Amino acid sequence: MYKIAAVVISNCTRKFDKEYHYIIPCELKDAINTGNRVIVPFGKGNRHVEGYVFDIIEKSEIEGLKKIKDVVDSKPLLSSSMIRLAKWMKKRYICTYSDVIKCMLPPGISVKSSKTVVLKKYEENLRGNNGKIVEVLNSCGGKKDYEELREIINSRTFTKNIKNLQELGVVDVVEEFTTGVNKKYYKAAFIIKPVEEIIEEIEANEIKSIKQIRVLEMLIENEYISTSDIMRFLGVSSSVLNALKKKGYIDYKEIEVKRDPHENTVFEKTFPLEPTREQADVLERTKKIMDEGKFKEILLHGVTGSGKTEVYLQLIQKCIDKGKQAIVLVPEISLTPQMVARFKGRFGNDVAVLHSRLSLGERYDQWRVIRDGKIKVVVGARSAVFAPVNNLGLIIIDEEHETSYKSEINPKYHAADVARIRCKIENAVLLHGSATPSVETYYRAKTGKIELMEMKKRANDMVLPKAYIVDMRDELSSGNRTVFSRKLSQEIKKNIEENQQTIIFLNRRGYASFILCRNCGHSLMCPNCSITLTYHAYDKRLICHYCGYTTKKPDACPKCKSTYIRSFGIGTQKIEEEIKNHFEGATVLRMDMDTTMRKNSHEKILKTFKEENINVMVGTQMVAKGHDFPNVTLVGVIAADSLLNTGDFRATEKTFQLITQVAGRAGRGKVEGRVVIQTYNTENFSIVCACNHDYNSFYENEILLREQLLYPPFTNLASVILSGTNEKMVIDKANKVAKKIHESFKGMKGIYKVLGPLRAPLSKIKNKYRWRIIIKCERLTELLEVLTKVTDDYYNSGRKNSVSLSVDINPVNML
DNA sequence: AGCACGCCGACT
DNA sequence: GTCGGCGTGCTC
Repeated sequence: MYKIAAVVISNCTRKFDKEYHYIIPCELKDAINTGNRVIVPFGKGNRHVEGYVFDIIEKSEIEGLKKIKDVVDSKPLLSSSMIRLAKWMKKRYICTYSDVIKCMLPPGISVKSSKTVVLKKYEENLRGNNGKIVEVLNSCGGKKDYEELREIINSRTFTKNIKNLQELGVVDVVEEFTTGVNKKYYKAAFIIKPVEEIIEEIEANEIKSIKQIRVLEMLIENEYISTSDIMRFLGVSSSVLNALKKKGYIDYKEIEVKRDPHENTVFEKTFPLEPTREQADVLERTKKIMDEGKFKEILLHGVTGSGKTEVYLQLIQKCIDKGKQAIVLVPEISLTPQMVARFKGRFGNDVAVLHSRLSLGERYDQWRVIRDGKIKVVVGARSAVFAPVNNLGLIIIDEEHETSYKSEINPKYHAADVARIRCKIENAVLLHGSATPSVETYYRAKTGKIELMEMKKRANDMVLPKAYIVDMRDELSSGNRTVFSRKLSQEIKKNIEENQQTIIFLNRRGYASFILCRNCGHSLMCPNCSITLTYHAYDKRLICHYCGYTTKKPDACPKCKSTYIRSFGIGTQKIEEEIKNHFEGATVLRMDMDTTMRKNSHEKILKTFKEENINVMVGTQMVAKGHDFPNVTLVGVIAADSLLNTGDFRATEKTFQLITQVAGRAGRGKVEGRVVIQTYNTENFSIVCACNHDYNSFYENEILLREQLLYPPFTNLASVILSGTNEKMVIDKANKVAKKIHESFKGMKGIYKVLGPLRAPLSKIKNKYRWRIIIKCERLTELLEVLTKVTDDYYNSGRKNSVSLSVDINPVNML
């Protein structure tokens, strides 16, 4: 008897996203297993599509099953645990199987079918389209690509005509499947015109397209860049590149993909350090848990500098000794060579590092090496949680509180949630690590769902830095109108004199520099999105950080024509300038989005700062993360409260975490560190607690507020966003969806609340109006049930939707 | 989505 | 007879 395969179809909309049964033909019996990729006939036209075998069953209730056409790969691409995880994710994140599978597999492996129409015998007296098709085929040598031919004929009856001609024996259709990955080359662009000439042309305004200018600028800085990287970084399409090629500025070249991005780097071998008492305690307890071989979740709460990484390294060693593999998740931003070196130094070639700058080919290679079991440790950002290790023993999530673990695109998963389920399925241990755990995670630890382990001392016995809060209102009333308080100014001066280093941290979010007319108060907004444009001084341009719209800074206010128009708010550049003015002869480095755009520049800045003993480094968020500079003894926080009034219920938590983390950069060497925190909210408990290094008080305070206001972890939140170009229709749909949500909640037992629809905080992005409905719901199962019902209903009603619906369950960013 | 089917009016 | 427009229904 034939066996039946349950197949999930790639790239399908949620309307028919489910398992379909297919007969496994005799000749493919041995080649097809669960997790294999197959080609199946699908739909009325039996067009060939790619699918994944999710299950193999004995018989099916469904009649008229079709046969699997072919199998694509020799080995399954998905393990049975990954299939279980995929099923869970589809339910939990209300997304399609395709969305999930895309996370699990390297990009670019999907099969592409190309069909060619071949003329078998020339027939003259055919009328209409049939005749046209034969003529075209005849005129180009009896062969033509199916899609190209369709375009030439441009008729709705094209498929019918081809079928007709096939029956008459006039033409044949040959189908070929290719997967585009194995290529070890990638297409790179490079400049062929003298750079000086190009610069001249740009300055003389001879190149009109800003996109083309951006591409050229990027290529002037870097010799070769892969075309896909250019398109991704600058958000331009290939047509921009092609236009430049046509005009003779650039050309393409096939460049070989380097197999191992660290092939030429030699990593100094490191050996396990003697653990401190606290580390030893954590290690012993965790190792005992690992020996049980069952799922268990641990939170390692260790203050900054307590040596969490060393604990990770030794636990991974334990995992390897047991013959299992480990996955380490780190925030994208801390995937620095420093970090890589620590893992490579300890585990050598047993480590695979997955980071966002790998090319498609490199990604595919890494994926295969991991799947084939040649790797013991995988280090990577969020998506590494899907690394195809076969014998998982341990997942570590470093800096657990980081928001980058939450995906903002479909599936909108949180790596910690996925890791938890994956560990459950594969009987592995999950370890969260942070100096400032998220309130949700700490709550789970407090209520016994996670085992809590603490490290309260710094590994080198140094005390935590001494922190001062400076009230900026006092500064202002005493006539100090500069960016720096007297205290901070004095401390910086002292540090420069004593040849010690300083980090100045500026929270840019909420303080981005925008252009404001001092005469009429008009601020320059993006024409496509409802946000102010950010001013970039280095090229005197205004940029929208959402859609990439850029424009030259105008000389006069577009509203009142006043020329008294200038940038407002403090930027890192401004602070850099101020330091240079204030402290003569001081060396300053700046690290922010602008200066770290280029490949490796992030590392270069850090290296320069450390090795050249630069006096001051000014930076945004990215200076707060896990770097270790022994000579930094002073940290200044410019506007500690800038995050507080952003309208996000997590604002206090974010403020606390950020200040604690940035303060943790001070005093990691032999000299005690100092932290100066400038704020207008000296009483805010998140600032006070961060200043006192008092996580517990912060938590107790915050958890009470969360409970009173019904926020996570006491409830589940969902944000439902309707967006479209026609605001009336968006509002109309939003009201309908809200109504449906209310209806669906009827009969549910838990507490719930539906807010809105209201105009979303970012009410317009890329010319699409956005309206939002917020749901608070005590029980996750009920929330999911309602949202599944609502989305299914939404996609099943009506043919075309000019308004799109997006659901985010427990979003981390409420803006 | 992508295709088929059905119905209708238009053109040749 | 054939084409194109439009609506509807289904995908193992």
